Amino acid sequence: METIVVLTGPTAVGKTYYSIGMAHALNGEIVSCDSMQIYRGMDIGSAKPSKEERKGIPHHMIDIVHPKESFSVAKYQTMAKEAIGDILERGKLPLVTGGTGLYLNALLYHMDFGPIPTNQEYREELFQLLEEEGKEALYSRLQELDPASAERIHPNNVKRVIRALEAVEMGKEPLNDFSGVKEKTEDYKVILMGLTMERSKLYDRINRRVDLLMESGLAEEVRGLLDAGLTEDDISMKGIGYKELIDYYLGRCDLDTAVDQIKKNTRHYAKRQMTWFKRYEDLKWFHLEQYAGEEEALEDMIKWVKAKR
RNA sequence: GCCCAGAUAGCUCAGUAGGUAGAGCAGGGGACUGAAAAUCCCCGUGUCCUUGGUUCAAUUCCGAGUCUGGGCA
Repeated sequence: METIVVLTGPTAVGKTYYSIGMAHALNGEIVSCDSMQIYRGMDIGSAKPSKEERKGIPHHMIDIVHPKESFSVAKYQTMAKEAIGDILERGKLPLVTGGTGLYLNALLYHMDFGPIPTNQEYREELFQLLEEEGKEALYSRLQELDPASAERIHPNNVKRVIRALEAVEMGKEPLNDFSGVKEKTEDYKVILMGLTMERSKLYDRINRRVDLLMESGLAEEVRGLLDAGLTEDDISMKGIGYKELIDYYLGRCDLDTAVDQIKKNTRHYAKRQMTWFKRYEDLKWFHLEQYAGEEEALEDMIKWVKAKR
């Protein structure tokens, strides 16, 4: 079985630097695992590595979708697996890097998303029901049609309730229960690594990075996307950094408030990511504050991968 | 110097007709099947500024002090 390396960790922890360093040392190519970097034109806010930062290392799964288009885990799974297969075929090491937990699961586990795509018309019908009769009505409909899913989903989690209802409507049978044991993928052997640091230090880094993104022109990027016809209803614009600046441009708050919100939401996001990663039992954590410098940490990571292969 | 207002959770404040107190935010924990940077769930003990007094009982009422705002000189 072929081997892939996964490097994950919360936002702003420094994944980019280490991924590129490892790719260099291990003859690898990077497969991004990030739900925002897939969008073209959303560069600053998603902290995409620049051409210079990439140092000639090929990056896959970046800039693959127009921000008006809809995307999904299922699509990610298919495309990322293709990219990985291609890299392996060329005799190089795939280095999956990013912090989108669900996308990572789609690669790490045997997750068959099945033949149930989205159904926009039915979703709209359900939104109609939601507006007219409230989320209780949605939920009781799910209890009736798919009691097992209703058991798993909280009534307030409208988005999931709608998706489950959609599955019943489209598939005429309920979604599988994945909540129990997850089988690891048989496609490849995975070396799973995570970067972390003390929470307060990570939060400091996040706050500083948001200021840096603003200096790099995040506000102008958002302005440009709005001018290009994107709106707050586009899913791509619900990313952190984008939605808050839209509030500013729509006059709902001043710029300082928007920036503070970006920082806060990024901190919350990092926390949620950590919750997700804690579930991976075989993940090797690298605590970055324990190293004298970046080079030393990078060396240790490379050593670890070489020992594992 | 005088007058007024305030002092309660990390922050902003509410409240107790006297029986040691609770919201929002921040923060923490968790969930996660086609929107996932999304969406959702759970978590609140702190010298109620200090000190005298009244009282069975004071964070609450009264007096003094300290600090912070604002006003007048």
